[in-house]
Amino acid sequence: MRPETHPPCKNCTCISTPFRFLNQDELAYINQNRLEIKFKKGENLCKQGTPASHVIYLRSGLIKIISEENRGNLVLSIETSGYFLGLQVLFKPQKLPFSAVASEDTLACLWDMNAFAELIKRNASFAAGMMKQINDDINRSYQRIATLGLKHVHGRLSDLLLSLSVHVYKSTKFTTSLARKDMAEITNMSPESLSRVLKDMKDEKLLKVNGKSFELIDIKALKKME
Amino acid sequence: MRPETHPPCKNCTCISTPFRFLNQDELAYINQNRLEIKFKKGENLCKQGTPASHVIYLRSGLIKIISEENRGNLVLSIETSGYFLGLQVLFKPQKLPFSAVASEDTLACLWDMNAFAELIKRNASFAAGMMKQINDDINRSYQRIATLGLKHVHGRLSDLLLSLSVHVYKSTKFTTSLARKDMAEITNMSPESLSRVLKDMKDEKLLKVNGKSFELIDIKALKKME
DNA sequence: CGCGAGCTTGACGTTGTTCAACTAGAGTGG
DNA sequence: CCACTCTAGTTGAACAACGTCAAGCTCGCG
Repeated sequence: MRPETHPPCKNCTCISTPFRFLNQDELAYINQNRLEIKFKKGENLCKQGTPASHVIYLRSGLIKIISEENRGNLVLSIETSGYFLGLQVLFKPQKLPFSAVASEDTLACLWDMNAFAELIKRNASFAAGMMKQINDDINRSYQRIATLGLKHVHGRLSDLLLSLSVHVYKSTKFTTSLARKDMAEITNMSPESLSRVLKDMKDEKLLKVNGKSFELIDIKALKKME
Repeated sequence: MRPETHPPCKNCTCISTPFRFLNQDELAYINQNRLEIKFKKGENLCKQGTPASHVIYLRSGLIKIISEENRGNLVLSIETSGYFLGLQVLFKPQKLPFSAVASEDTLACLWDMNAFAELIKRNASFAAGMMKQINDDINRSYQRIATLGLKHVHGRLSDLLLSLSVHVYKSTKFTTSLARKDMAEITNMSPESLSRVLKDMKDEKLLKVNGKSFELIDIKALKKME
């Protein structure tokens, strides 16, 4: 990872986020405690077991948040531009309970976590805005628990493809940087199963696949998959 | 459910929570917007699909937060005294994405959600304290995703029993009000599997079971179950 | 004493994993 | 430019884990 030149917070596009509640002084304060870093594909943005040091805002790219356990790794969520990584551990001084890894080259702003927490304790509107962000996280994570618990491989893969289409690539036709192994980890199945399920869906003409290029055809059917 | 007589917020035991950051005026304000309700076992505290109206603090009892989907219900988490229900949807005016049901008779305080949100926007320390509560939620829900995704039935049941022992009943020996069916839903397995796994654990002398009374014997082995 | 709900047990089927073999494509070096 | 290798992806067969279905058990309660 390497530092970049960058505009200060007050001129940044992420000003559309809860940062809009900050006044000039507060913006200057948080800007002083900011780094801009480019993570290359495969690099860790943070590592499970280490203390949390920064809140990380994703300006572009794609990351996965993973839980590293004895039995193997599991992807908790995938996130793209506009995401604040690390809010989950604000005011919890313990070691990070997850790692984050760049799945594509990713451009990010890092703020010192203590400075960030300080602002939250000073500016309640900012705090409320950040709380909304966290609440997005928790609701998506509830959704994920339900998906993992209730759906079979076909449904889980449908969910992933739809989510990539809607939230990440914003088109029914997209080329992903995710490997089959990544997609298998996200959907919690073996790469072999993933391959077979993808073939099933191709045979049933629900989508077209060519390597890492996808085109979702029968969205309705995909949404109904269990 | 029926209203109870109760002490005002400023004299309440839950003053040990982020409420300690509120001044007398703020305490009076939130107390005006408070109800105390007793939910009987089986009653809904809130219902998926309806708008969220209150933040609910559990004073005693046991509840399950569930996701109701076409394929069936899945327990997202179980919670006991000290829990704030509804923080997850603060500043998100949509319909509730989950239901909550009392698994035991449960005594709770309900605050009007708008009043609660108002306080958060006024008092940043209070906001930060509530953020910490939400962060507990999200981290436990990450933990749950990992458990559901990576562990087999034996590991999932171990996790539940340990969690009941440590967080709910605070003893290695406890009698639960949960039916086998409840425990099966929480651990995402069939009641039949639950029964079999419990028998395995009994045979291996990891615990003693007698109806709804449990005694955990070999905690170390239970923690290592996969 | 008999009934019924909740729980347990056994037999069997389904789902998905594992392991191993095979294939296709992307570098690499002669 | 062609072998050579390496990795990612696919396919098939055997196997394990778990759910389903049906039957039996137990215990509290009328």
